[in-house]
Amino acid sequence: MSSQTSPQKRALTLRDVSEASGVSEMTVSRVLRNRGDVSDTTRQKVTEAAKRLGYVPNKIAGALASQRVNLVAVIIPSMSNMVFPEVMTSISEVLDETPLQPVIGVTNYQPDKEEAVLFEMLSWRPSGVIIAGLEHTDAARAMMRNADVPIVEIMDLDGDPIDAIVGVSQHRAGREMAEAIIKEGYRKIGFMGTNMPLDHRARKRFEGFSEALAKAGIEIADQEFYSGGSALVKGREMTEAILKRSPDLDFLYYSNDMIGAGGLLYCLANGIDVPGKVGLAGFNGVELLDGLPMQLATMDAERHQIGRKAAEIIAARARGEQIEEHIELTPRLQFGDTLKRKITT
Amino acid sequence: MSSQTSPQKRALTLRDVSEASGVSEMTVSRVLRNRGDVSDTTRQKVTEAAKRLGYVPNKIAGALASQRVNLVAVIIPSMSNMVFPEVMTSISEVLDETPLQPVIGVTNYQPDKEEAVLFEMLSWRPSGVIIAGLEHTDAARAMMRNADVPIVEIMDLDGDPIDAIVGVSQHRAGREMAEAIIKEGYRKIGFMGTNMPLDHRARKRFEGFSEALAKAGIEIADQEFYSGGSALVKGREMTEAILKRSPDLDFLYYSNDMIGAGGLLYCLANGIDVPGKVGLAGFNGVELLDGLPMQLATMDAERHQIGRKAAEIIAARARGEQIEEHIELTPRLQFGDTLKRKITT
DNA sequence: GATATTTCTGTTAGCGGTAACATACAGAAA
DNA sequence: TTTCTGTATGTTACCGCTAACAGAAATATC
Repeated sequence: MSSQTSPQKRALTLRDVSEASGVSEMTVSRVLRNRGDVSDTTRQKVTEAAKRLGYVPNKIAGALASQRVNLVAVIIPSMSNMVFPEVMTSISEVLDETPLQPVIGVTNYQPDKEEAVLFEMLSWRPSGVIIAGLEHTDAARAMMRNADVPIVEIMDLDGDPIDAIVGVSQHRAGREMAEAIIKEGYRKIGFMGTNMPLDHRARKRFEGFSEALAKAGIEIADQEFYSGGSALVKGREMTEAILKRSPDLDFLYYSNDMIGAGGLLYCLANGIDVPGKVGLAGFNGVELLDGLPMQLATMDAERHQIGRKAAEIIAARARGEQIEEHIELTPRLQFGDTLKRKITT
Repeated sequence: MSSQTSPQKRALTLRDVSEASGVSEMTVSRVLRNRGDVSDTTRQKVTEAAKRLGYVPNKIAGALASQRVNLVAVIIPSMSNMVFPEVMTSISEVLDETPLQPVIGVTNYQPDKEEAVLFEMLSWRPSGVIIAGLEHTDAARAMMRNADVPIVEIMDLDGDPIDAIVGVSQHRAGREMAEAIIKEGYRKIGFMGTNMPLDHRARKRFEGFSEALAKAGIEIADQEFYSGGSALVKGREMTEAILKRSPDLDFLYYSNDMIGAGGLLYCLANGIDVPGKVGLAGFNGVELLDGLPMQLATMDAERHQIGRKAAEIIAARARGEQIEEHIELTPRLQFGDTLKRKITT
């Protein structure tokens, strides 16, 4: 039995439940939302009727009337890069403890798509917006400023936030990696990364990286860029290409772990001594690395923390509380097995 | 300048745009939705005013009035398993060409969470529901039947659909893999998979697999199950364990590619002859495999097709059209380098 | 027993849009 | 000129729910 009924055409409304249980619509509404005082007997009658009819409240009407929407817009560049599903997972974990619910929008790294997605999202009047990055079109920025909801920009830290911000300094991450590499004695350094001018975080890491090298009087000796395709394959191919072209390289820095893993597998398969002849490092600290034959050096981008904190900021504001809203997280360098010149036992 | 204005408290409404442009709210509404005849002059006045004020329409009100919501609920078990983000990507690609927009809900493989997410989603009165799997609680099933929107169950095919369905027979996938393995002459077969009784698709593959073996008079010689953690690591660990325990195994079947990849890397690192001494196979056809030193045998689960077709069914129904709504896709067996007893040149 | 207080339930008026219909006015056809 | 047609705009009545207030019934207080 449960909520099965004869095929209806018109969707059920409060009125139907109201009639079925013999009380006013308002009382039904109160029972269903657990709001206000309702006697136990009425409460039971109503609950029973709602269940029997299979009533599903209409949040559209509810939201319009109450001017409250329990949705949080989360705007990310991509789903294929595991980093973002992971951030999403953390956001969901936090919001699961609240009445709020995340809604995902994907921009494919395109500023105008981002603007469109944002417009669409804001037109649902969400309780908050979590958006990746600090670079947006003027119009997008204006929309967010006018929207009068909490905006949390995540992942990045190098720039002016509109409102709240949680992230790591990509610039600094690049710099620190460069410093560690130099310190280990590597000097002929190659770089591999994506060909996406719109991946601002990768770009900033690269800038930080090359600036730190420059400060030590070192220049990037060779580089390769890719776009599209399987990152693991691309990492393999680029590594082969760059090592053929510049056999004297002693370090390879990859802008993400996936191509780094491809490079690592290439080196291992071809008997290249890692990290003796060539050192390797990636970025992101993806779980996948744990399963490789050798632990790739990387830098944890703290994406779980980022997701958590961002969601907590939105949740706090929704409750009318105020918490720290400008959070700098520190990426941790993990040396793994591929970033140490002299092998220490 | 663009849409910048002095800090407002009350959000803008049609009335504001109407007053700013000197026409009725209705006309503004028509301009903004591109509906009905409006003269070019008014159209321009309105567009200009809306932009200048930074007006963002309220879809909540719009949806309530028009009884139309351009959202499609997509309910998946997890975001960590790359399969689902990939399905999502395909769904988005198709819906991008329509006025529809996907909204994601994640169930963590929990039936009651699924029920809750579904209830929440349906209360927004979406234009359609795409949901993974055929196993749902009675209440969830009843809700979907009563909802009067297109429901597309995806991924799986073995069971009774509520409405439309797009997927592959997991049972058959398992069976065909078993048959291929037997045909290649392998006889002592080990199985590794997740420990999740609620991952019905993995379970069905396993059932199909062992039934086909049984038909050939073969029994699974040994098995290992895992839960949680990095799949790549688990694949490595389980492979080590199973081979230590049962050194005479000549084939390892993994319920997903990620643990399969871990197993492959283990074998390669330990000088185990693949596929001579031991053959390997996984399931899903994830892109990652292309980057490994050796191509793991697998079966493409057609998740891009699944996403596309499901989205197309919803889109067609939204337009009032009717297309094929019971779609069986055929997983293709890819032998790769790890499923052939006698190496052929 | 009269009045104050609490507990419960109902009534009214929107929330911000849109469907459907009504109206005004121009030019075309008769 | 009259009537018809089409284009361009406005008016009205909701969509389904909830905030805010009002009222009735039950209980407490003196």
